[in-house]
Amino acid sequence: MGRAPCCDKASVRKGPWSPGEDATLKSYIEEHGPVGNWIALPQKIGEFCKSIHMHVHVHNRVWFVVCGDVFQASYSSGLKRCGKSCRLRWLNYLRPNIKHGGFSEEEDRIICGLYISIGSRWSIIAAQLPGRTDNDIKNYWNTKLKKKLLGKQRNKECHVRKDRSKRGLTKAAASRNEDFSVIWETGGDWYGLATEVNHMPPASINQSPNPNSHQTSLTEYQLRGRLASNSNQLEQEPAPIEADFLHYPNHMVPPNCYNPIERSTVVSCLRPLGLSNGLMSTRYSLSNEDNINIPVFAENNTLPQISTGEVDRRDLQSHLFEYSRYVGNIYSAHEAMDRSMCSSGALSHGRGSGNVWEDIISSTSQLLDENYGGHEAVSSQWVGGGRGTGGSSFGKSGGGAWDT
DNA sequence: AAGAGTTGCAACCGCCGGATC
DNA sequence: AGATCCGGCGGTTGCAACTCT
Repeated sequence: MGRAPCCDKASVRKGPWSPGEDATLKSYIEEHGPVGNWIALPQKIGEFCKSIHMHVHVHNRVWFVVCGDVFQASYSSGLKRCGKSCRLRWLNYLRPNIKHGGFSEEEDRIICGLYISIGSRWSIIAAQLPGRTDNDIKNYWNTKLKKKLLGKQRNKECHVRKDRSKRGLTKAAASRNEDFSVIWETGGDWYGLATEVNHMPPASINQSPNPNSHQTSLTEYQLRGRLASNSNQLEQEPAPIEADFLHYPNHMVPPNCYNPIERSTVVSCLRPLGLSNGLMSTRYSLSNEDNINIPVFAENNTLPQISTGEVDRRDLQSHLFEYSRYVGNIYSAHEAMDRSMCSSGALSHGRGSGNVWEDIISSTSQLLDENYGGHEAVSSQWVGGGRGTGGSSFGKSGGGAWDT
């Protein structure tokens, strides 16, 4: 049995939105606040339009005034649009503070970094870029950024193809994605690739972010952590990720951790909040294909906490990111994270319109302070520090509190 | 100048999963 | 428990604008 359509396709308008439709939708939402039910919205808008008193009669037609502009009142029986279409129009175009086009290099870097980490999870990527919509980022990636990356990668193709033929691999067998088969095979060089896109020497990535811009420092930190940790490997054979996790004795190790998605989806062992000695060493992958392990903290929905032992900041970051991804699968993007973080009871942060990462990081820093002391070293590195080539760890920087 | 090809982006489509009935 | 509703998401399409020949 097929799904009932969300609206009567025959009676709804399709195609580009007119200024009048935009004004109608915008004024309704501005007047009535967040939309509870998008499907019912067009009809409600009809009622709203009927109630507008600013009607003007010109040339035997009824017009109405919204925000100082005059539009033909052709929506007296409701906006003749599908509710989903209204939602999309609002989210992607009409809602306040939307930015279109003109992506900065910083944004490029963030998109590349996150794409590398999580793939085409556009809504999550968009959540890290205030004012950007998932649709915009998706379009930008598909039309520009991907080509930019591929262009940078072209020089490497010959080398990789030669190598591939040496090893007797067919293209189909070697590729998980036709476009990116070459990049896949460059292994850990994705990070270098993202760096190259911006003509940015690896050294500069380690500079301290602007302390006056929390948002910037945050996103810079996110990427710096990733980029910097790999940028020094550009000339090296990518190291197996197992090397990062040797100190966790009971984990499961995915069979192949060489490609970037696997690298980023394998996370460190963590224990549920509140268990002082409940070290449950485990590792898991959150990619759909792998499903190697279910995170131990998923059931009780608590914020994961650093386990004992040495925990590299990159591991923590990676973990938090994957957690967000995991929770995003259960609920939806950052609302879900919000819900799960708050439900732990250990975090009392107010959210407002804040950035998810901002919350996670500040909350985590706070948590670390409260539970482990050594907060100065930890939080200062966490918020602002670039990850040095030596792989400084919480364990080392945080003092004895981090040791088992 | 005009037709063909390319690009950019808004909008649509169908699927998924949680919520509700 | 199962059907249905609905929001959200990622992939794809259509088309206007632009560039090339």
